[in-house]
Amino acid sequence: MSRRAYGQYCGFARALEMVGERWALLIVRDLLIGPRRFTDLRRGLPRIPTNVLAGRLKELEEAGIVQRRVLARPDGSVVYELTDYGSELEDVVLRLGRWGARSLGEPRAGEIITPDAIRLALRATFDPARARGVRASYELRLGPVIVNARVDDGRLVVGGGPLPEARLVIETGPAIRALMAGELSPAEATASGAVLLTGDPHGLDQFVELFRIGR
Amino acid sequence: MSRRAYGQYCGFARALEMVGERWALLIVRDLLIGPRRFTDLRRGLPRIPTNVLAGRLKELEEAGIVQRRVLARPDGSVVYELTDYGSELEDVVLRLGRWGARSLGEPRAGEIITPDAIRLALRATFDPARARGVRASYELRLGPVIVNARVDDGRLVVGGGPLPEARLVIETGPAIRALMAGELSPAEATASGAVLLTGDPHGLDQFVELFRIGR
DNA sequence: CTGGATCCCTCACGATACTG
DNA sequence: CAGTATCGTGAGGGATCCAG
Repeated sequence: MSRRAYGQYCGFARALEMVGERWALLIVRDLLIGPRRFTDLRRGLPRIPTNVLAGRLKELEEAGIVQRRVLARPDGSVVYELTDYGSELEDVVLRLGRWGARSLGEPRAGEIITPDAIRLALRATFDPARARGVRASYELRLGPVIVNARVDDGRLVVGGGPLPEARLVIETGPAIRALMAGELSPAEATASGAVLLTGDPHGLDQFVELFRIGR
Repeated sequence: MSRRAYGQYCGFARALEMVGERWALLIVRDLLIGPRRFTDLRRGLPRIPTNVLAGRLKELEEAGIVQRRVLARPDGSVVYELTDYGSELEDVVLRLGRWGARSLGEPRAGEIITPDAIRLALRATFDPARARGVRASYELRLGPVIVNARVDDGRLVVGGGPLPEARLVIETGPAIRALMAGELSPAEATASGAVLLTGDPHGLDQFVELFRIGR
């Protein structure tokens, strides 16, 4: 019996054997945003050793969770993307992310924020029910990381980079967590300078309605 | 920065830091069934080293997922149980279990089946919508493991051990997976002797309607 | 008997250098 | 860009031991 095997005939144990190894689900997290090249994944997971990344990708591929695809010429580069089976982890990842966000607290020394993590967090915290009949668009800037979100009647599309036509630009830092957790009111956040808004000054109230942690 | 930290300010990464270590979620799986003593957990996870079990329990306790409780005299023994926060992992565990069950295949050499794993699997595969208006009770025997399930109008209660008043006793082995996955029909299963029924011979059809893997 | 602690050994992971 | 090669370290595997 292999070292990593748990020795139980159990669907849950089998799941952990497939995606329970260190870094595996973080790779899946980034691939949930879209296909990524090896180097993209490295950028999104700066602390992963490259041999571990290579190993995980191979294992995930063997398990039918990830597929390797060589792009058409002339670039001919390689991308990794989730299979249908792998994509079915989305709900688990979003739920675990919501659950873990409640223990986030303040950032620890050296912790970084990546675009893919933010994009996933927006999807995880989005409340479709509260977005009924709502149209909104945001550009979110967390230090050097810029992502955008468009909300249209219960649907959410999250993208990377700026969104020139966004109705509201939210420029902030880790205070975003307290804001989304309801520990910090939009009014306090803007008054203290923890959040800088460009656009509709009341747009932030709607934002925290649509995207919330653990309430 | 600690070795296990992923270095990302991300709810999902934080979740993995709390429950992503080897064995951690399997401990949670068993505790989802109910409070367990150290020795109960060992029995349910026969391959876990005791130092790892002790370490995980301590970490889970520090993370606010598990609490240690000393029972009243005279036994004065210790039980571990999930906190409310830990219990909120139930949905994630059930979903991951359903997802992994689709890759179960046939049992590998040496793989065991534990009562807690079966009880969780029944909860994971139960379809409340199909159980509307249904009353049923089962005793399920998988080798030496005996569990029971009572279904009452969309609700499910799973217990350990025999259920004398069960309407149907299902005695089988790993064929249960193919049965619940729809790869083996109840008729075939009984005809081949892969499943032995005591009670209503058509009860198995209802069972596979109520508990199903990946369809 | 329960609830661990201690030991040793091995291998997976971490860090980094290097290559087609 | 997309990995492979190398090497050190520490967590996990496994057995044993011990206190209450």
